[in-house]
Amino acid sequence: MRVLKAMEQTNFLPNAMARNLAKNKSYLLGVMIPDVKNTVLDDLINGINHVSELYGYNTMLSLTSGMLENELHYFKKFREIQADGIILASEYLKEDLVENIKQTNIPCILVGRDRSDTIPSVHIDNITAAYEAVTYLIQQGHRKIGMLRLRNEDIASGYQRYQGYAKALTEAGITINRDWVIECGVSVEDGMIAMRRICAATDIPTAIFCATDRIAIGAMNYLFERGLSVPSDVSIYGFDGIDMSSIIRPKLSTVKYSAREIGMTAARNLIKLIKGETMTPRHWVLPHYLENRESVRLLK
Amino acid sequence: MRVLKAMEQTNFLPNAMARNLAKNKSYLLGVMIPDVKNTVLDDLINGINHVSELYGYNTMLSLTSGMLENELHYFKKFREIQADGIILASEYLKEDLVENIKQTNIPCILVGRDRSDTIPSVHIDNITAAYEAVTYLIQQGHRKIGMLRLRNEDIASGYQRYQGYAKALTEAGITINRDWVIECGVSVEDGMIAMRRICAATDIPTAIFCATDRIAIGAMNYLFERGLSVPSDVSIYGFDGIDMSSIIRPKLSTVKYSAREIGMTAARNLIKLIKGETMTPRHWVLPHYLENRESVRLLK
DNA sequence: CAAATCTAGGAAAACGCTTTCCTTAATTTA
DNA sequence: TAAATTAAGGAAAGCGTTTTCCTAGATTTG
Repeated sequence: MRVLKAMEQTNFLPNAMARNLAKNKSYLLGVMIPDVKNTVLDDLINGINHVSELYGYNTMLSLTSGMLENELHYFKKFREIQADGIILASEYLKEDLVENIKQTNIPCILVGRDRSDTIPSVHIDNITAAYEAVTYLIQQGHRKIGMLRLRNEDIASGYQRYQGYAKALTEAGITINRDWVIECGVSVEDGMIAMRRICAATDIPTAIFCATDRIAIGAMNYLFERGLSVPSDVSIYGFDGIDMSSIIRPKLSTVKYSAREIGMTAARNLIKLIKGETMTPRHWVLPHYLENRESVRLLK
Repeated sequence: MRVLKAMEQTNFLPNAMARNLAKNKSYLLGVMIPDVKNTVLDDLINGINHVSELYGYNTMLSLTSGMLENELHYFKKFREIQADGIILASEYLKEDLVENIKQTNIPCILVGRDRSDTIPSVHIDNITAAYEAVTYLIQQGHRKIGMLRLRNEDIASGYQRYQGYAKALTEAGITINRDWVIECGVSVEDGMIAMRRICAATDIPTAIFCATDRIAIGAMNYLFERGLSVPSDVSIYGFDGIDMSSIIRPKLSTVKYSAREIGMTAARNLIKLIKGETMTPRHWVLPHYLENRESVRLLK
């Protein structure tokens, strides 16, 4: 008792390593994301950090570049360092990792996608969101609608956004023109390249739905360089609602949602899981909405 | 010996906490940055992570919002968790923290700024860079040159960039017009607001040097909304060379440097320090260069 | 072949805490 | 006041490693 007092008065700092070893608890949350740079993930991190800090947890960030080998590597590292739980933003989610997770049964939450099985998750409804965006395009009178989709079908959100696109077209009785759906990387430059491919065709679409805002910005950029105008010549629809989307001209119409909220929800529930509480629902799907701005034209 | 073999064959994972306690070494690098979102810091993180991974270190990222109390808080946390070293990107660097660092003599590297005393650092020469940019503006025929500078003089890089601006003007025999140097936050919106203040004057400058690209983008955005054209009506010069600077139209002229390189250099040298090797030089100043693009007009 | 050298493996101590157990002192109860 | 209950502080064990030290056996040397 008075020993404790004395400790406080001296500037005594407990050794967290020793404490964690004794308590068999690390107060560490592992966070795996593909990259800090390219997407909406900075908001995600912000959200995660915010609530983990609130609950006295530390976070350890690992950048996987989306590669399975890195994911496996860091998963092992997190276990070595006795992380209490893991938040996993994995676009490509290979069975190897899933197996690892199931076997070790370390608390783990999937973020940005859903496997609708044993691994809990928090994400948005990409299919519906994309469906709504493309339906909006159709309502504005567009029928020649292309898509700049993500390259790999393994990328869950990318594929789901394509599914939503396809569903909207199909429902409207429009057949998909294969020349207008282009696979594309995640950078702005990739968007430019993909847009060029679309423009190479004789018949070009009046509207393009893009899998991400960065791609959309790249596409707009290419159109500008080519002397085509958005939205007069081509309408563009983005996805993610990054802050640049409202800065560029014309302002980009896009699907918005809060990555920060996703991060906060994930961290909150991961900590629940760690404490042995139950997480309900096991799969959170957070809201999205259409932010319709200037990059889409009404076709009479 | 054969016990070790057996351990390897079973999928045995050593407990890093126990190892670290025994070895009195954590293989953890603490990283403090103001924010992931707002600047060039994502590249920094990338660089740091890259080399720390190379050397078998883990990094722990803390977001300080640039606030002293948070910096102090995380500094303490890093010590508790026995971090082997700390990389500190602190814009406002208060004496409190400096004292802490000196007293604990935990290996620590300052990033993005310089205190030219006991704490080693890696950064760029902000004064010279700003001087060169503004001199370029002058060479292009501008004499009415404003600046959107950062709000707080405590922000080292911000203040240094202002110093460079002032030096260039003074050398050219131009007196600084107080109405044209506006203090400004770090977001794109802040840039818009600051630009509006400049435009409120009767006489507006022909060129604006901005402390960061984000501010510059905000300024351009405001000018666009106001129906003024860049660079015909106002020339804009940015700082940082973020990727968006080459995407927006007109392409932004800006001071470029590699934040990733800064991060890598910092991590490399921190690890040296940890190993007890000497760091030479104690203060690295990394290169910058002018990326002159479209946002500056030649005044006849 | 005996003595000296080397080697491998086991035992024990240490890292700095938490937790459990025990002793002694303080407080309460009849 | 003696017995019973409570409180508080000290001692010891344990967490899973590394490191140091020691012993018994194998190998080399004269």
